[in-house]
Amino acid sequence: MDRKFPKSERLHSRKLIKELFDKSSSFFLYPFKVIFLPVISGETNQVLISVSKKKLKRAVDRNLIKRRIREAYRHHKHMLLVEDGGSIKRIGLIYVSSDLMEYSEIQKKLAKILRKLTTL
RNA sequence: CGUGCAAGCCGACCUGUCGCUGUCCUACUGGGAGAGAGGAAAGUCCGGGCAACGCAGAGCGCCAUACUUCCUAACGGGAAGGGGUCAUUUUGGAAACGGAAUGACCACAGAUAGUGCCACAGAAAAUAAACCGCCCGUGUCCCUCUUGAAGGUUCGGGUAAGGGUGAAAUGGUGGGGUAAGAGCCCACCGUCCUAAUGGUGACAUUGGGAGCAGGGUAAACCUUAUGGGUUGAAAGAUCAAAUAGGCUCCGGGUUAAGGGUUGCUCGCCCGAUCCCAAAGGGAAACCGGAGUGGGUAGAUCGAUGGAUCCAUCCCGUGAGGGAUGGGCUAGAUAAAUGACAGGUAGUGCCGCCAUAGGACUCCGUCCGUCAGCGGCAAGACAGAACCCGGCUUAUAGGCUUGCACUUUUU
RNA sequence: GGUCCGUUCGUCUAGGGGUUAGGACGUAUCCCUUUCACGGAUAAAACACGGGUUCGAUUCCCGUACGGACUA
Repeated sequence: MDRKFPKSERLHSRKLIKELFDKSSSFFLYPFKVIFLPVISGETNQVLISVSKKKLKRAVDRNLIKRRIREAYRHHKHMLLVEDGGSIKRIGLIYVSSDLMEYSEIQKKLAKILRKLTTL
């Protein structure tokens, strides 16, 4: 199973990020706000992870949460694989809680989110 | 051995699986090797490097600093020293006050350049000033045979000793002196001026002189001296796609585009620049192609080898400087250095076992400890963002050294 | 990353060396009313924290904590 998470699967272009925030749809699934945008052109799913400075003041905590989210996505991204010609998506995962969540919980929530995304 | 204080140092380690960011090798989109957060990376409080822009010279303004000497690339940082304040001990003295030792602290230039402010209380708060008091004189009252003493009181004056107020009241203590008092005079202390000596200097010591100038506040304005051009790496430099548009060249090209009327269509109306005398041609507009400059997305550099680290020696009281040898190991950019599992060591608590010892109601019970085993818990503060030198703040636990104290044993 | 500002009753704010720290809304009690509302009276309630300067600090200075704005 492919568990790599190279740069091409991360959303890093300033322009595409702006487009994502301007045009996307969104839903909440605590502790995440999920925004996504189906696109026609593109090679693979791209994901953006954001943890607000307003919610978590210390850089250490923000880094920790981002690492846990990244790890969870890396282990579950196969659920999003396009098999029947579904659309490629750009996804933004925005952490809105002020608490530090354990990895196991984040893992469960993220699996739910990915399942929901495949049905959309 | 324990506790406390001070200084310095460390900031648990190992393995496996799956990953992330650079580097190198091999290879062709795979594989391998090796590297990958801190003492504060933090706060952004100072200083410097670096970069762009600006810049004749001088003044004003603004900001910062403020005992001295030194260190340093520089600093508001540091070192050494000076002075002061406070506390303790001791000592001299009648006292005021002074000397010595130890410790702590000090943003420590100027209040005699000027301006402002000093609530309440108090007579008065800064050119001095008389509320009570003290003293003198004068008038008057009382008493008295009279003069007139003592006392009360009005007015005028002297007096800063005493009282009282206050954070602060115009040198202090003692003596002389006086109507009462007062540096009015004297001794000592303090202050100011001045000279000599010592010290690079802050300053110190000693001598001489002056009865004594004078409140606090500059973290109030200010004065003096010194320093500061402005903006920050998202600075700045290089390369540069697509699309649109600019310029140049080549080719085509004189066709009408457009506007009004109308719900819409047809129709109708308006409407065509310049040059050559004209037919016509040329230029411009327009269309197509090629080239080119700027420059957006993006990429690269800036950007990680440096006022560098370690060891030894030399110079210096010290901060630090020099020489020699050796080492180098994050470089990301919507931003890497992780997730999960297991183990080891140390710490704390609990239990078990064993035991030096102590207490008692001495077959026994309790306290307590070196070592061992098992279980549980915690593992701090905190994440590079161009780079350095400092400062400040946060920090579980551990180690080393020094000092002080307590207990036990000898 | 860089620059600048703020913190005062429960809330919004005034005050910039000496105040009983003022006002509005809210809260509590009393009066008015048959009752409620309105109105009236009274009361409680605050200078973010730690140092320093000063006789005296909410105010001035330094540090810390927290909050906010601008810049791209």
